[in-house]
Amino acid sequence: MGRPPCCDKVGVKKGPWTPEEDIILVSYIQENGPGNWRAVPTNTGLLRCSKSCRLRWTNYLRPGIKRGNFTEQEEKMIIHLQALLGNRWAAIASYLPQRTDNDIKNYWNTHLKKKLKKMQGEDNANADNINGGANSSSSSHHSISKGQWERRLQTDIHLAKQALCEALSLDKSNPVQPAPNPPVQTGPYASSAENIARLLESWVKSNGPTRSNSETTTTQTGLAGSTSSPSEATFDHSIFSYNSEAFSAVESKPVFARAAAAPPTFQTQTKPNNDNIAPPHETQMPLTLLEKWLFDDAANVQPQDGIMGIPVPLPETAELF
DNA sequence: AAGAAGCGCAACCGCAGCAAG
DNA sequence: CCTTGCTGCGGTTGCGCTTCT
Repeated sequence: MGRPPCCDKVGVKKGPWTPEEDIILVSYIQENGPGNWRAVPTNTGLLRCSKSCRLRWTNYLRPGIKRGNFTEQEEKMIIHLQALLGNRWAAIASYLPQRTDNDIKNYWNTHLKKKLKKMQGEDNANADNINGGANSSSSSHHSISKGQWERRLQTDIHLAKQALCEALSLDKSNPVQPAPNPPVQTGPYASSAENIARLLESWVKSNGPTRSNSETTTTQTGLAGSTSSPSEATFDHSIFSYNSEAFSAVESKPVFARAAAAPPTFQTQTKPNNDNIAPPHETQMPLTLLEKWLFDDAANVQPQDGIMGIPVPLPETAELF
């Protein structure tokens, strides 16, 4: 007999979160910080189980989340990290700032899997071309010699390092979103404010005179919309202008407004020990072994090497095995 | 224009790891 | 050292939206 579920199923709401619930949760976490999820439903009055609250926070409401529009860079990193780490999405997410494990997992399952399958199909046609896909390194190594597989793996590793390196150097050299489709934001909190602004915007719309959708669909579409939109360009305005209406409706306190005006508070409130979704550059987490050698090796990488055109494995990768 | 099929994403479920008692 | 409970993770599902016929 397994353990009972984390919450009794009676009286627990399921399904999409409403903006009202989101606001309550955000307000609560603003005051108390993330963690102690067990207490969240009781303290907030939310009819959700603790798991659901945590999931909603980490995958949607948490500061610093970027949604949709994966850049080519991120795509490559995911592919290579997946080749290295397997389906350890949380680990992969820790190398992709602003992305959640769920997002990466979804993107992998919906886009990259197919892409790699296609690439693998082309690969098979072209004999044993090396191209660093997860499938190519995991499923095909039965049919190739150990030496070939080793070289392939090393190439994968090198590619992953390079991708990471490039992504990180981009981050450092250009902290204000160098991505091709840069969302309008200025830092980790900004995207959270953006999320919340969107949330409030859609919520106000859905509750206002021009209401056009049901609550649940508003939550899904209004919040999930991640492509650049006019509301993003003016989100600074939105987040503040919608505050008063939002608060009056849910009896929220100024703490939420304070959050919007004081970006760093979220960072400092974050529990340092168990929020491993936060990217390495945001928290002062110790470097993992992998991270360490990724960074160590980064110094030796020739910048002009193309991502997809690495012919020779680096000698130092051999030390890893 | 309407229906069907496919796609993408948010959320749920169950298991595993870990820490506290 | 064992038990219990909480949190985190990965797999999976359900539903809304978009595209195709």
